Amino acid sequence: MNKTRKEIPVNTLERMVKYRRILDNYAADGKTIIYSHEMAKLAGNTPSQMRRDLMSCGCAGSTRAGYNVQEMQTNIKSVLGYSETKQTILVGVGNLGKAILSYFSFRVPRVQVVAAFDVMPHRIDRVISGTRCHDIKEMETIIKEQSVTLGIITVPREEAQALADRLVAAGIVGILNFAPVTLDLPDHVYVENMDITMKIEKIAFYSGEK
Amino acid sequence: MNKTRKEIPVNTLERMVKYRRILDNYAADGKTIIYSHEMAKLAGNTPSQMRRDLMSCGCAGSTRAGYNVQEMQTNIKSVLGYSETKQTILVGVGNLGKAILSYFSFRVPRVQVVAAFDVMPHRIDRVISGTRCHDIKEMETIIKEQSVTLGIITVPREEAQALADRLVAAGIVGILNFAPVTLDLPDHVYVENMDITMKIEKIAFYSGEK
DNA sequence: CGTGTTCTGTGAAAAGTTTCACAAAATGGC
DNA sequence: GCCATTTTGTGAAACTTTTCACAGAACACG
Ligand SMILES: NC(=O)c1ccc[n+]([C@@H]2O[C@H](COP(=O)([O-])OP(=O)(O)OC[C@H]3O[C@@H](n4cnc5c(N)ncnc54)[C@H](O)[C@@H]3O)[C@@H](O)[C@H]2O)c1
Ligand SMILES: NC(=O)c1ccc[n+]([C@@H]2O[C@H](COP(=O)([O-])OP(=O)(O)OC[C@H]3O[C@@H](n4cnc5c(N)ncnc54)[C@H](O)[C@@H]3O)[C@@H](O)[C@H]2O)c1
Repeated sequence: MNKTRKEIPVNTLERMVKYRRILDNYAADGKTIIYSHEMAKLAGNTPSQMRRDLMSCGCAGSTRAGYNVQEMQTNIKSVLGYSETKQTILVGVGNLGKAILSYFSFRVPRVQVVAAFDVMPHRIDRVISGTRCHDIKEMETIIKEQSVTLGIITVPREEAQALADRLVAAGIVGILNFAPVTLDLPDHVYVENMDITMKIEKIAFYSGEK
Repeated sequence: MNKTRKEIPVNTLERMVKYRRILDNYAADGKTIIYSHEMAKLAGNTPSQMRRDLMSCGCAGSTRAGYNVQEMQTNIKSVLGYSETKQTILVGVGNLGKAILSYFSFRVPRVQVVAAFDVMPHRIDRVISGTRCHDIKEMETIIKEQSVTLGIITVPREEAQALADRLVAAGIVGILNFAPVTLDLPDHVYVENMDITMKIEKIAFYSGEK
């Protein structure tokens, strides 16, 4: 889209989200400047990588005086696109869906979960952490009415692909998928999978080595 | 540790977990061979990458006849270390903790969640999806008695670092952390973070571009 | 039995990411 | 005002991962 976007390495972008969080906490303590090595400590990486990443988002520090916290916050939020909030829905208000609703309601400023959906009558019309769960039949209507562009999938594995197709047909262009399947979707849809199994098996593999 | 391990690229290892899942489903349909392009379709990547990955785990296909499913399953499980199960605990039986307990109880064969812990009296001594929640005071004892090596952290952000220190002191060497903080721990402990915020912001960033 | 087709295996190139190492800038102490 | 010290910014090297492209193996079919 804009020029800056294209140039930011994917890995840097991922870390940027972490940096935002770190700076928000850091600023809350009244601190106004920070050195690359201090920030690296907080982020669990190296000063060198910090400086590179900061360059990518247009943050300039000054020698000896480090980086200005507020300027960094502004730059990072601008790079991440904080001027625009994205309307989001969550489908599948089971164990995981409920947990995520409770989390998002107060944690992710840039992404707004406007509605949730389920098939089970006993879930429908309940409000979980501020988000109403609707009948899945109303999904397409609400997506259109509220200009929803992102979807979070927390339905059982077997239902995920069919649901994803429906989301895409309704205009969704970004999906966070918690079901353990590879979704097969058109190229214009951006998908990320949250694979808890993968992470825990990775830990099982690498832990106890060093 | 052993020779094979060192040589497997990290990204390949991550995908291996996915391949195991795919093959389990594929084999359940009675299929016994698969081509790299078929498997790539199921995994959402390229035939070329599939073949590379398969090489890393010692799977040899044969020209024209593709790969033997059973052999691949055996090899992948052996690479991932399925001969040995790891004892695991989960700390913080809140919304997310409960969701994860219900998931792990039947999904991840190689990792066994043997106990959960919480501070709140009303959580303690309840059994969630087959796993008992104990008083956090008993944690160190149970870790030792059951030879627990991995820990899953689902406590509030503020509690995470102190808890992680306690886990490490008790002998835990691998941690899956859901709290949105960078844990500062000794080098011998392998940590992975599950960052939902990061994923959703990444989607917000990249979606609607292509 | 030979020919065309469809696969795998893999060197080598390309692309992406991290780390190194050091010049240049800024600061504080003297 | 000058020197020692600390910190940034960045080319270039090192490393990692993905993709390309094609030789060679295996099979089907005539
Ligand atoms: N629980 C976890 O920690 C965890 C972790 C990783 C992945 N997952 C995956 O997340 C998904 C949900 O897990 P869960 O534990 O919350 O399961 P769950 O059974 O508690 O919840 C699933 C919910 O989806 C609803 N649902 C089913 N079909 C639907 C449809 N077509 N449209 C709308 N809603 C529908 C159900 O009514 C239910 O409320 C599963 O795919 C699971 O594999 C869960
Ligand atoms: N809910 C989500 O989808 C989600 C997503 C990403 C990250 N997280 C993170 O996961 C963590 C848990 O989230 P949640 O929504 O389940 O919160 P929650 O408040 O529902 O659960 C936290 C649980 O931890 C327990 N606890 C607190 N201090 C403890 C201690 N010292 N020892 C043992 N137990 C303790 C509490 O009693 C409670 O049961 C938080 O750090 C949150 O930021 C949650």
